[in-house]
Amino acid sequence: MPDTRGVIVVAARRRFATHGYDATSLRSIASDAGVDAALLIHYFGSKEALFISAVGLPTPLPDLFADVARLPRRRAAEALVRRYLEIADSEHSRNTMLALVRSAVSSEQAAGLLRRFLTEALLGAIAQRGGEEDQALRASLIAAQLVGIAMLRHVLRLPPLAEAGPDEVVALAAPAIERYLS
Amino acid sequence: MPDTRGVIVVAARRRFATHGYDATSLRSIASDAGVDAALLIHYFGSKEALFISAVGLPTPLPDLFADVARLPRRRAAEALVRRYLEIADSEHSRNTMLALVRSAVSSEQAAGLLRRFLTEALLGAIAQRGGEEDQALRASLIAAQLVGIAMLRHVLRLPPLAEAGPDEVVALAAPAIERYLS
DNA sequence: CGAAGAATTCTACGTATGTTGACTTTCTTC
DNA sequence: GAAGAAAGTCAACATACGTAGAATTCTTCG
Repeated sequence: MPDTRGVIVVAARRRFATHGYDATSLRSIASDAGVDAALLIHYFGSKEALFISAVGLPTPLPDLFADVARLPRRRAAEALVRRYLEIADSEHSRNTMLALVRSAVSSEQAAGLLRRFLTEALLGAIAQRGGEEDQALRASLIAAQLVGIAMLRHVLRLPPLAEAGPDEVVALAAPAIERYLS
Repeated sequence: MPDTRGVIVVAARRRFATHGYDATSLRSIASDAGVDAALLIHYFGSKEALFISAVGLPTPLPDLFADVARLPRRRAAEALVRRYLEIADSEHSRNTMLALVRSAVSSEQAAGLLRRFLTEALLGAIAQRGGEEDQALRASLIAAQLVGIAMLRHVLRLPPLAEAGPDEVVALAAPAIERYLS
C-alpha cells in the first residue's frame, strides 16, 4: 500500500517550490505523482487546500529566531546565518521556503501567509530580547538580509552567492548582521 | 494624437509590477489602457515582447552601483541605501523593479534578465574598486540586502519595514552594509 | 466467491488565456 | 476629395486550467 497521499504532497511541494503557485498546474503535480489530476481534488478539495497541506509552514524556521534571540550578541548573528543556511540545504525545508517565497509574489493569499509568519516569528524573538524603540525595524532588516540571500542564492542563482559554501557566507554575513543587534 | 503606445506601456508596467508576468493578462492591460487586447499584439507582437518593452531595465539602477563604487567607504554605504530608496520611491523605477522581481520568480526568462543585469552591475562596480578574492561575494551580499528590503517593503509589505521612513532605514542599514566594504 | 467500500480514473463542463485574421474607422498625403 | 496607410475593433480559434460527477478498478472481509 503505497502512501499516495504522501507522494502527492511531496510532488506538490517540489512543483510549488520551483514554479510558484500560479505556474503550477494540478495536472503537472498529478503527472509527477503518477496519478490523475482529479484525485488531488478528491483528497484535498481544491488546489488552494493542497497548497496549504504541502507548504504549511517551513518546519524548523519558526524556532530559529526564538532560539537565536536567547544567545549573547556575539554568537547570535553567526548562529542565525549558519542555521538558516542549514535549513535551506535540507530539501524539505528549502522546498517549503521557496514555495512560500515564490508564491507570495503572485498570490496575495500566500503573501499574507508569509507576512503573518514573519511578523509572529519576529515579534516573538523581539519580546524575548529586551527591546528599544527601533528593535522591530532592526529585526525586519535582518529578515530582509536572509530573504535576500534566499532569493539570490536559490531563486535567481546569482553565481557568486549560489556557488559559495556556507562557511564563506557565514564569515561575511554574520558581522554585518551583528551590527543590527548592537 | 494621444500616445497610445505609451499609455499601453505604462499600464503594462503597472500591471506587471503589481501582479507579475503570469498573473497579468493582456486583456487586463488593454482594459486599463482603454483599448482592445488585440492592439497590444499588433503593436508588440507578443506578450513577451510587450513585457520586455515595458520593463526593459530599471533606468537609474545600473549607474547606482558604479557611482557608489567611486565614493570613500564611509559615505558609500549611506549613499547606496539612500539612493536605492529614492529610486524605489519614483513610480516608474519602482514599477520596473517590482515587475522584474515579481516576474523573475515565476518566469525563467525574467530571472535571466535580472541575473544578467545584477552580475553586470556588480562586476562593473567591483572592477572600479580594487578587489580582493571575495569581493564578488561581498557585493552579492549587499545586493541581497537591497533585494530583501525591496521584497519585504514593497512586495510583502511587512509592517515595520513598509511604514518606516527612508531616514530610519538608512540609519540602520548603512552601518551594516559598511561591514561588507571593509 | 461475492459484495461493500475505498482508491483511482474517465469524461466533461465552464472559464480564461494568447493569438489570429477579417473588418471598420481614422488619419495623412497628394 | 480620393487613395492608401495606419490605428483600432470584433469575433473566433486552439489550448490550458480547476473542478465535478459518473464510472471503474482495487482491496478487504464475511
